[in-house]
Amino acid sequence: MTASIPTLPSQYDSSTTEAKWQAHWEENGVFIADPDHEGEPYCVVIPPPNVTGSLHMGHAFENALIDLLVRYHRMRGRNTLWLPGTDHASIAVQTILERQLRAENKTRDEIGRDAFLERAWAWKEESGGTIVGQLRRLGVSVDWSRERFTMDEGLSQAVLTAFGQLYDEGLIYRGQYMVNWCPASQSAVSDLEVENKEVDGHLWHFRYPLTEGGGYMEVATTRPETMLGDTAVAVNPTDERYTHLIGKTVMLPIMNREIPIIADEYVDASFGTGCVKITPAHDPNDFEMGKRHNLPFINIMNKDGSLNENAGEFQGQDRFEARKNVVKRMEADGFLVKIEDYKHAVPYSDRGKVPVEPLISTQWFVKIRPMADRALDFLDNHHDPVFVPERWTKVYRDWLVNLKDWCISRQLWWGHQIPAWYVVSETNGEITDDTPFVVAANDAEAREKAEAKFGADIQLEQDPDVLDTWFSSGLWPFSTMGWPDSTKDLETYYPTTTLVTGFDIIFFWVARMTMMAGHFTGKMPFQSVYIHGLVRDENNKKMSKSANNGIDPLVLINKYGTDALRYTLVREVTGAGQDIRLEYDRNTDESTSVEASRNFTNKLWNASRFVMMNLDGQTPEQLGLPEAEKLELCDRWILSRFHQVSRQVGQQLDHFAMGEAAKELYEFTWGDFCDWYIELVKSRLNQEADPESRRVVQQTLAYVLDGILRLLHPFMPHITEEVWQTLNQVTDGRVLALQQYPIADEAWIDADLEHQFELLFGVIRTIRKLRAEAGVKPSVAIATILQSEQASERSILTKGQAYIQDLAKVKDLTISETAPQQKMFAGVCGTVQVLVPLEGVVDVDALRGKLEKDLGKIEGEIKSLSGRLKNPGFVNKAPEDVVQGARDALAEAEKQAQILQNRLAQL
RNA sequence: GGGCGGUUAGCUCAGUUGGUAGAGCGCCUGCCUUACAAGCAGGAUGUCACAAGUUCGAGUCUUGUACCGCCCACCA
Repeated sequence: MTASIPTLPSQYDSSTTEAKWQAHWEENGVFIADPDHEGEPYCVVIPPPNVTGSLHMGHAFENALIDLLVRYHRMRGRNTLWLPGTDHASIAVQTILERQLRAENKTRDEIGRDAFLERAWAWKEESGGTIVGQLRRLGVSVDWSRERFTMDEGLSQAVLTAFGQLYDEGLIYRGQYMVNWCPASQSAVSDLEVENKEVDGHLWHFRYPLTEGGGYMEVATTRPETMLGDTAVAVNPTDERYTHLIGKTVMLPIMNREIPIIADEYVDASFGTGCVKITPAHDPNDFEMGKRHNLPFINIMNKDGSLNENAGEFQGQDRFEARKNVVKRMEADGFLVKIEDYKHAVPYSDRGKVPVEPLISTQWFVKIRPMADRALDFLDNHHDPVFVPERWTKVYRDWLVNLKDWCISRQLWWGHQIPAWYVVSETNGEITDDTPFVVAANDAEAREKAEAKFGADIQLEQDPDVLDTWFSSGLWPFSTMGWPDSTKDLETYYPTTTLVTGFDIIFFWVARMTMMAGHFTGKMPFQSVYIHGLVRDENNKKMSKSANNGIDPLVLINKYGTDALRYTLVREVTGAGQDIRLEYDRNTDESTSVEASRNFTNKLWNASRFVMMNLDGQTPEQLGLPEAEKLELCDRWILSRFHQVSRQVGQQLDHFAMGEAAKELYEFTWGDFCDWYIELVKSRLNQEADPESRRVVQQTLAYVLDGILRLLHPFMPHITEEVWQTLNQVTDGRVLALQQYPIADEAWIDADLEHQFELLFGVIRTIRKLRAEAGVKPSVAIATILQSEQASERSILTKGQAYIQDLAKVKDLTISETAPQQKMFAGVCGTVQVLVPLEGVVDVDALRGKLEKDLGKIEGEIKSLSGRLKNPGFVNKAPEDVVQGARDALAEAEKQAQILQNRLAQL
């Protein structure tokens, strides 16, 4: 067979190459998991992106990290599954849809639930499609055959089962409590969806007149409008200023309601006047106090944040409008004492971006303590799951410890409708707080259950509300694998191996998954949780929609390629869990850091081209491994380096040190392989070169390049696949993605040899430096004398003399024990004196300056080292090898100084 | 009010168990040396935020301070 030489185009085209392999992997089902596959299972479920539009840089970062881990373990032979999917994101999507409706001058009530949901599903199809397309462009090695959506049939079934079971166990209850009400989305939200913002507000001081005997109680508030719903004034029971008033009453201004003065430990006598107005229906503390003291709960607010009929003349006004008007009226009536500027925290709705209103309403809750305690038990007694970096364990734990019941009902339409049916015929066709209900998986079952209790002649209505999104995402690691059915996937891949996610989502999602999984599966859903930081913009600002400072991953992918972007993001994560900053120029859409990675892909590309041009059409397999005894020094050196790097990269990836591994591979590929090895062997690749030596080089080049491609594949999957396919001239459908990851062969690692090469490289650099300083043209070969008193060094130099001649462009190389006494350019590398005789061109003054500068440096070093060695504390207490190291360094420095002094003396 | 990160070259960041500071980008000089100018060779650059302590020795450990950032928190 005539060998056709495989070639690569001179320019790497990321876009066609990436698309080609993405399609190839998918069409050939390369990443489809098989529970019967050999190997220990390795499983990751994707943190499902919200179907709220498109992916952002954070997704690119997260999925680059996951794909790196997944591809690495797959190549290590694990039975791998990465399960993809998306999340319905109830509030977020509903907010988008309602904004669209508003633009059309419509409301959701006008179009009705069915039409609204139709639009929602259409949106989901579009956005979900976009996201899935973007994930494909990131080149993620997911199993698309197992793609899930939190509202698909299977997952909905899981939600029903989970809800039903929790209800039956008494862990879900319905009741009237104070919740965080978001007037913008007109829904309850959980504590987590509330964000406290520090605002410059005011503290209004009011006077409430005592009903008897004249005089006033002075109270202060940050929300004056709530006074309309006051039903008491409270003082601390030990506050002597007021003890005589406890049990008396004040007349609430405006409303002219007589309300009691009560005593409660909660009140801090040292704050303000020590009197607190109590609005049980509109403040969480007052709510508790109201229950303790049996106070009336007067709700003054509508669901949209306007005041209701209990607010008298202020009815119909928006809460902030009413605030102004109440103050005005209080002032007019002479009850306003003063207004202070006051900085305080105001709870804002995460989604609605407006202040939440504490409101009493009937909602569904999960009784959280049993589930949280179970998760805590796993953590405390089994160290499960393991957080990386470890410090997040405490964050996770503290939150579980302080967790309160979880409000899971949302007054929205997009989401899992609560599987509770009210027997409305019992309460005049309406759903009230007292309407009896049944929890069931569907209409039929509900009817059956209800009829058993209330007879056949009943009317049922399903709860209109939906569940908090996180209720279904909490089931994600097992619902996606078929739970509640027992499936082969569950049996094989559950619990999953690692969860990779951001710290911002530990409470929302990670903790919910551990609680749900602990409860329903009796296991923690993953062994480890790798927490990454945020991707920040070029100004170190958090990227957000509102700040409009997002950097679109696709822009950078189009410009530099997916591999380059991914590599940039990964190599930045050295400090695990730290936020990373992405360089970006908004005018040109350029990123210097991604460009650096793109340059690296290009370097790899061209090095591969060079190697392939010199293999005479043979593949690594055809060439085989070189025979050990035929290897030359530099061949052994690169093989030693290769195995050393393979070992380190493997260890780093096993410990989530992805950034360090990326850097290690960068240095090895660019530095050791391209800058040194390829340059060292170029002369042996000539057609005139010794055929046997040439073949050994071909074998070594092919072997190491093949290994580099494997090592780099999880980091840069597309370019490595492309090159590997070409290098190996694949025709049988093999893919690099399924090849074995290099495992270090310790026998090849030769620290002594690597050390020898450091000396050779040092000498080469010194000669190059002298040439540059002397202004010798790169094309001109020069004579060079290397002098060392140490036989061992001379031996190394002799063995490497061809390398020195090649890479330093030296024509006459002399290696000697003594140095000739004449004017020459001189430099020192270790204890090797490097001499370049260039009598004609030597600029004596420049040379003297240079030598004096070098000498100055060395003398500083000698001073520091000898000072240390004269210190008895150091010599007596420091470990022997450290002391010896200092002695060696001093000897070398003294030797260098002596050489330089000699040279100076000769000028 | 509690807790957690960070502060190292002009910029972005590394720095393993304490042994005397590094990489990329940028900058300066010289090179189109037939893999690569998205490249090659060479060069310059640091009171490691500040202070005290432990130690023979601190970027690294301890304590405190300052500044930046994040998380949690029911004082009206």
